[in-house]
Amino acid sequence: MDTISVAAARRAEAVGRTVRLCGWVRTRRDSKGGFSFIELNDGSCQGNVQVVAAGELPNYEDVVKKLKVGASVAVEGEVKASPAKGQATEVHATKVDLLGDADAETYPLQKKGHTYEFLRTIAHLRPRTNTFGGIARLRHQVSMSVHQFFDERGFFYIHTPIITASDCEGGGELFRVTTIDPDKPPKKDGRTDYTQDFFGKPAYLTVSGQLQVEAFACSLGKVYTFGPTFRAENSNTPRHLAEFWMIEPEVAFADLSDNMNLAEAFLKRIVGDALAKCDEDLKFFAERVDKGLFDRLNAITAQPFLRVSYTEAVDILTKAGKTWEFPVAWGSDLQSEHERFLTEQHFKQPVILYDYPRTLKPFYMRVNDDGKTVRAMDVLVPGVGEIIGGSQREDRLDVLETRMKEQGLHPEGYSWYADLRRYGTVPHAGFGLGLERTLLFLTGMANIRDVIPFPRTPGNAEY
RNA sequence: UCCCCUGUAGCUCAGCGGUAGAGCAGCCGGCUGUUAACCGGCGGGUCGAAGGUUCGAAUCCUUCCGGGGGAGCCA
Repeated sequence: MDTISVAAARRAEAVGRTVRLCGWVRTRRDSKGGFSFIELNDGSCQGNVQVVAAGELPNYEDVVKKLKVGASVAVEGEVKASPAKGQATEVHATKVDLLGDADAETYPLQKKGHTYEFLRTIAHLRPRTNTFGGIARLRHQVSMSVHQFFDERGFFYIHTPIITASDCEGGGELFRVTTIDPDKPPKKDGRTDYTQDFFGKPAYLTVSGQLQVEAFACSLGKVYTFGPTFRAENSNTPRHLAEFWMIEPEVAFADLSDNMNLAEAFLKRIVGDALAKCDEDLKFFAERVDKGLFDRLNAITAQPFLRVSYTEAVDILTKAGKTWEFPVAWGSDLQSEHERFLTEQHFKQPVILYDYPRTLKPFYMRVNDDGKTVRAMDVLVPGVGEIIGGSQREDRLDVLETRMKEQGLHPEGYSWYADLRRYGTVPHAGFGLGLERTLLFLTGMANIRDVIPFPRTPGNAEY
């Protein structure tokens, strides 16, 4: 007898097969006719399979009629076409084994809906719900799409380090990595002596693999990194995590226009794959979470992204006739309200903003000929705002070093990075995409803590 | 980190100076294939914590802790 998944058992092709199924009870309904319906889910898909358990089963009264939500069972039986509405198939059980009971008095999940806030307090059990099972499957699909997209285009997957001594952006809050005993640190001249630390100097969790992946772009041509990144910012918002996953491609011999083309194709591929392969889960999110989900996703694949320069965007915003909480002026950064207005109200579609003032962007972005702007780009999408940030990199050694000093960085700390310009420098470009922000966009979920298995945020590192 | 809102039964909430309530879940019973099944009954809470005001505090005040929304920063 084959053991098959719930997903397989729900397909019409399974009718006639005698199979074994294992999963968790979502609900049990006892019929007036002296038998029971068990909704079984094993996480393989959004839907449940309906198991019909006859009153004649030897353990019907003792076990079947006492099955609780959350109990794990193994079922053997024949898959048949369902005579009733609601499902294509059902399994007529010849055997129902209870694997693990779930005490109904204490099991926190009910048949009814729960708030996301409550489910966050039981993060180890929430993947058993429709919503979080669907998010996990979508997260998997997006990850696979990332690798397939780049592999098909000849990119190499580079494993950049998690522990690093360089601080990519020159600012930002970092998590320190140390083996020094915090209660009795070694001292030198009154300060902690990091020469005695594990790495012989201060080390941190990475905030980005960009600098290291650039080294591989400048040798293998087309590369990407995809891994966890860490920010110790004390930001409590529905869009920030202390630990999140980021995808960062980097391409040699590419300029900002190539970079925009890549970013657009990449987003279209991810959304297109999700639409094609996660239809059942997306329908669930469209029904329960975000009514406008399919319109929003289809808008990604349907048309080219608009490309608007920062200067044009500032012009649009100043002429919009709106009162902004933060004033709009050339040279100041665009705020959330401005980005959301552009993509959600003015253009009503994804838009790529580019050529930002040099004072607003990090040292590694290539300075344009006007001297005032850099070849930066941000991809804005309705519902989320900024989802991708990237740039063409500064490939001229002298300009790079000038920009480092401009931003108060010590070029000595980046000598290996400067070497990429010192020896055989090439134009190159890349971007970063936050996996969780992509999932917010794909599912319509409102809080980033609900699209990662175990969220890490200020004051919260449970599980 | 700042501003606003909020914390009452396992869950979702009502009560907002006079001594604790509903729906759902749970338990028991009923019901000729059910679809968040339905119908009847029962049990369940030191009202986030600590102080304070008051004859009396879930209710008013203070502080702290948790949660949510917005902002900053960003992905």
